[in-house]
Amino acid sequence: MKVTINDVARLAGVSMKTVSRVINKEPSVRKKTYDIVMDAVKELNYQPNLAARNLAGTSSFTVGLVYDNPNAYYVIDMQNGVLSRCKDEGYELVIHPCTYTDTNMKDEFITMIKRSRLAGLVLTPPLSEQSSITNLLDELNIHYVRVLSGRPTDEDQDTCIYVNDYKAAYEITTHLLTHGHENIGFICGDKEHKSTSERLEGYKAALADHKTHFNSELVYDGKYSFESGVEGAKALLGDDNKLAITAILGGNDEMAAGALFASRLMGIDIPRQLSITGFEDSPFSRQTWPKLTTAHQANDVISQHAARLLFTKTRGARNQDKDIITSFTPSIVIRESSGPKQ
Amino acid sequence: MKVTINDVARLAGVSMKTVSRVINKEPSVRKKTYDIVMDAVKELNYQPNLAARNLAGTSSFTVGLVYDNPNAYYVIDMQNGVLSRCKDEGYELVIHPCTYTDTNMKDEFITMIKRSRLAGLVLTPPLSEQSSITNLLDELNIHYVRVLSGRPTDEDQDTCIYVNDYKAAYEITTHLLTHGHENIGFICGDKEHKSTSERLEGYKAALADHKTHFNSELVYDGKYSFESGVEGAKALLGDDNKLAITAILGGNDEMAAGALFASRLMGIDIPRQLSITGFEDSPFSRQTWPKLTTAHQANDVISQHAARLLFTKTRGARNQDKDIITSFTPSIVIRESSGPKQ
DNA sequence: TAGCTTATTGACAGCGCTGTCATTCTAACT
DNA sequence: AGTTAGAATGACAGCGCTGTCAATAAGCTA
Repeated sequence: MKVTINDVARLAGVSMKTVSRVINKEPSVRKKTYDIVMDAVKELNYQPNLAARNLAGTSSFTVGLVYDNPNAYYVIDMQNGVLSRCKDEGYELVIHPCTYTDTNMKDEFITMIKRSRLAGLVLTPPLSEQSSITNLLDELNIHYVRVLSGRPTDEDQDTCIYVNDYKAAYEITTHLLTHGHENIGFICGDKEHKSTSERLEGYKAALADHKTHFNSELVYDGKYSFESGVEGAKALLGDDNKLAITAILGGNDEMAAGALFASRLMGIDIPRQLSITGFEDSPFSRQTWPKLTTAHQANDVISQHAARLLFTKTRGARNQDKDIITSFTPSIVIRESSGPKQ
Repeated sequence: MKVTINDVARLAGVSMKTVSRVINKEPSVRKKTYDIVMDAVKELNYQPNLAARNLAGTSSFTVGLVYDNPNAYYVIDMQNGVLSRCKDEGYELVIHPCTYTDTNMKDEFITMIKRSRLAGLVLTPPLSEQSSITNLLDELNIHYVRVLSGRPTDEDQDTCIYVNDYKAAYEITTHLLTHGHENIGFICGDKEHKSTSERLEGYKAALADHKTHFNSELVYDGKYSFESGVEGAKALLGDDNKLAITAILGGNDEMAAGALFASRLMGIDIPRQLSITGFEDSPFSRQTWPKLTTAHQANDVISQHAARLLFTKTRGARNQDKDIITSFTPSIVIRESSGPKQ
């Protein structure tokens, strides 16, 4: 039942250490030896014991995923992406949901690290935006990869995965503009989140490029929640729509769903009288009627690449993974909630 | 930086083994010794190394959470519940999302077990209902605790946590009946899920107890999805509501939200013309307008107790936890989507 | 107080693996 | 063939802890 490295070594007729070299893909193993060992590994269905590897080695086979995000869909996607990569590479994942406060964060991280030495952490927004956290991790000397909303920069190429919300918002706004909309409302998410400003900037840039005047009255400060989408639509469309809004860009699907809901209650026909778009392509966007035009954000793919980036960092020079994408731009998915201005 | 059991032993002036006894709460340690050791533990902020414990000991400090459930809210809640308990007890959690098929399941479990020996698994519905899985685990000799929809039985008290959907459905149906509703539609979830039949049984029992005729035409077979809630409402209320339905019981919040949405599209006033209720009290139920009356299911608490039950099993006789609840009944939360029959 | 039982503690091996360093083999040279 | 650099392999210690079993201390009886 329990197969150890020794069993494999015996079957392959080599030393334990050579088996170790093979499973760790270390250089200096003859092709023939490699094959013999791999055959033995397969025959015995050998799985290296993680506890032993973590204990014996200098590097660890455990990665952590840290998040402080109320969006269950997002979290699950991120988990699944990292997890799929971990499985492939023989790593184990420790998830760490938390509530960000400077004080407890440090202790929690330290406890986490002491209990199981970590290969590194994947940080997701909004935690990844906190410099106090990255400083702390630098201080504790822990590898990490950050998933961030933003435009890629030259620095940080090896520690950040960027989600180009700016560009996506630019494109979704352009989609509306080319359909003849001019007064486009924008419902913002939390001001503290980087994605909010990125999306807003993209919206503004699109307006500017299409010589459309930016009107700050058309921007509503929401909270990335369904409720705030409802409020936003009410605020923007109130007073008999005196702002003459014909389209609303929701900062995320949840708010767009709220806006859509509120609009329908007001008797507005979507998309004939009003186009509404979301952001993220979460299940929310498919649970409205009509379904939301949105920007598809492949969170599982993004987090897979985050994991890959982390692995290359921790493995040093050997086993480099060259195909890592460090910048993603959500792609527009046009559904029934948006259309030409009538 | 790195504190080991030896450092604690040295500071406390005892042997390594005595420290081990203290942190494992083994009997036969003098109170005074215990205190001295604990002081040293605290002074050094010692955290036992999980890899070493897992490697050296016969029991393991890793538990797995296995699920095949598309509901992100549910999964997150379950994770958080188990996780909070793991933290307290010094266990580590390995999450294992999967897609149930007889063939791959076995291999995946075996790989999982070989990589890191497990203290046990927490199984959630619908996987927990598959006897092929429990058989497999029995065969592999792995401890497990199942979270199940159902009424508690005498057997399985030590391996199952029951969620009494029957009773909750009974109560929610009674709520509608006492408000004067007689023709109450029911939108079922997946037929394969135990919760579906439990909820349907509860609905039927309530009707019977209130001397209301059960009409199978009022039952629609859905899929626990928003979409199927939409379809369900259309089917039940179609043809000018010839069935004279005044209330619809959704098998879960997602379907209830779909039904609510569809009803509004048909121009039906909720709750005046039609009461709609959900099940689970997921965020869905608060993202509709009006908000859904539903049955609150405390998934995080449920999964906490599942973890506790698993721990007592694996720890054998010592450290028994007597306050474990093995049966939960979701409690009705009355919101605005239901009201008296007009 | 001796003599016994039982409670408490410690010494030590070893869990399954990796890092270090020594050894052996290979191949490309004189 | 003899030499030698470098590639390929192996022997062995030890990661931090727990299980086993032996040693000691404490508590009890007569």
